[in-house]
Amino acid sequence: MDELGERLRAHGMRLTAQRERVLRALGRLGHATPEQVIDGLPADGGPALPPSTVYRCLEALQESGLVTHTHLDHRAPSYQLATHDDHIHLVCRACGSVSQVPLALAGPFARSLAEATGFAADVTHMAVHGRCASCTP
Amino acid sequence: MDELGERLRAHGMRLTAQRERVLRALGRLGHATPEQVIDGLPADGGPALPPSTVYRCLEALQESGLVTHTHLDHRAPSYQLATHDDHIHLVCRACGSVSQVPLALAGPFARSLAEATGFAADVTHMAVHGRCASCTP
DNA sequence: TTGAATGCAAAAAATTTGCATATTG
DNA sequence: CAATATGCAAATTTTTTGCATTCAA
Repeated sequence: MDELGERLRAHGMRLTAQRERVLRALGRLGHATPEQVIDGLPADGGPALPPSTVYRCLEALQESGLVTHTHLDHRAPSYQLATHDDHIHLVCRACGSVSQVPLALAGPFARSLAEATGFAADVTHMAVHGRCASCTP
Repeated sequence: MDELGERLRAHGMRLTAQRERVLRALGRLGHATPEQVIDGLPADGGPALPPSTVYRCLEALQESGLVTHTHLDHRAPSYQLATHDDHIHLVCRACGSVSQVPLALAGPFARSLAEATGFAADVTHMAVHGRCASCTP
């Protein structure tokens, strides 16, 4: 259960209360931009964290592999728990909703990329924009 | 040839020298963030444009369908000519190179998304991150 | 002529940095 | 105890806004 600490220490980092809180916030939010994390943090009853700490936490967590990010938003990256990283994000351009489909759906695509060009795709990191079913005319 | 003007006017917009220059800059650059456009513009011999103009030009061009954007960068969007929009971008995490593969490669993937969830994917907008062949160990 | 677009300057957002202090291992 | 993180304030960087002026149609 203390895999968190392990993971961080393996990268010469330390487990701090703030990093745990950021992690939990991501758990609650699913995926969130740095701003959304900053705003969403106090929901756990704790005090707000300064932006610099949140930015640094996210970077540290990502570096140690506990967190990943995608680009749901057109600007800021959206972070999520690495453990939630088993699906692909579909972002609807019309209603803004973000849905998810199993990673497996992209398997053949990733394979054809590898065959065609030797590129090893991280399909997890990929956000697919378009129109969701309910927004399709 | 004056399809540019047409396109813009169809959206109640006008064809200006600045918009043409931004368009040409994108032609030269392939794909570029707003900052890169700002920096790259004077290469045509003309004067620099203020950031506000560049941002507004990009938005207008995008709205009229002449330009699209993807997320090659982890922050700012990268704009490109809509006419160059016939391929998928592969971004190498290691060396930063951006390569392109034919849209067709994503056809089956898009179809399976549509079947599975009714989501109409704009594969064009999609940037795939990972490791290119020369950076794969 | 007239509404749309530009240029400039200033404001607002978003992200990063420096450094003294607090904390983890 | 030593090294890493935090908190805070300030500096950057990026993007947006207001408005008088210019320009396309």
